[in-house]
Amino acid sequence: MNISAKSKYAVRALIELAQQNNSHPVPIGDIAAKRDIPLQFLEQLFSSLRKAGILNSHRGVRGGFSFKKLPEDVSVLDVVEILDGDVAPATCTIGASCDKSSRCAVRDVWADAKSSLEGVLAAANIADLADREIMMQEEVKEMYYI
Amino acid sequence: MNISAKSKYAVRALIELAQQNNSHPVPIGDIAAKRDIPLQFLEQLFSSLRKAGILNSHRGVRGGFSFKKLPEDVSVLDVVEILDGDVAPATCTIGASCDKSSRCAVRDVWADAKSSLEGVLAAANIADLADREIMMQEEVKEMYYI
DNA sequence: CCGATTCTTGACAACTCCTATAAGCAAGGA
DNA sequence: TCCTTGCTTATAGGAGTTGTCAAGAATCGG
Repeated sequence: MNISAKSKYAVRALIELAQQNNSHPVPIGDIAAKRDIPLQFLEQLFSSLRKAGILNSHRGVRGGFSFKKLPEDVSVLDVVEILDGDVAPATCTIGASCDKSSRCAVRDVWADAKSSLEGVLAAANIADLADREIMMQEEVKEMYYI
Repeated sequence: MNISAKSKYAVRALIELAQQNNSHPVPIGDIAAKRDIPLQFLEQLFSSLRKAGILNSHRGVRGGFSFKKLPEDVSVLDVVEILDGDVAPATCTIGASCDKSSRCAVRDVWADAKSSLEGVLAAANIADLADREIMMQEEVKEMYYI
């Protein structure tokens, strides 16, 4: 399974939401505009994230989305798995020979690759990324001042 | 970029070729039949592997393919990169905000994921996999004898 | 209650990529 | 010359991704 644009959009949107965390909901339109993400596409993604228990939503005037889980408890892996499914590079259902001949040595390689990928993605959480993004932007500002 | 069926077919085919290494070329039809891979599809894959310098080919009667590089010098990463391209989960050309706003914190995550994946795939070579497959099959045979 | 705002949902269309097939050509050996 | 085998290109079907459209439901302020 691939890491698609869905996950990339969603992570960026969640970072934006984490940075705007003013204790009141943020309309999805604001996030879409600020991060240049197709609005109605992002609606689908946030809907999935809400069903998965990561976000809260409130309808009506001054409604919007807010975090249900703490941003530091939401990893990139969570987002990817919700939107793109399992990150396994190979669901080992390739051919008949993989089914009948007991064991396939290559399967272990794909399994290792999966574990390794999961480890990296699980280590990155939204709160950290939001902080790091701000730090990066401040570095750039300083460069201009000097 | 995803790890597609192409790479999986190719790795299995290379393992088969390594196991049949009788110093003379092996016809691609034999490999396709033994590993249950569509013949004309495998032809395309082996053609790419030949151009990449991994295989040698000989046409005509008693022709076929043989390794140009040693099987132990061919990693799974080599095969995947030849057939599927870069294993990067994200070519960071997503949206305008990634281009204009200097640096994107998420990009580091995708970069880490890529390195990690490359490490795992580079550690696995065809010769090892061929040996391990044979060992696995012998284990199964022993189980039946007991 | 009314209307504006915002999320909710389902359908669907355009597009790209993957997988596989077809057909004909090239080369080498008997 | 003929058969075997690899080589190349074109193409088609299918699946998945990406994005859009449209109607609807909930909530809030007035």
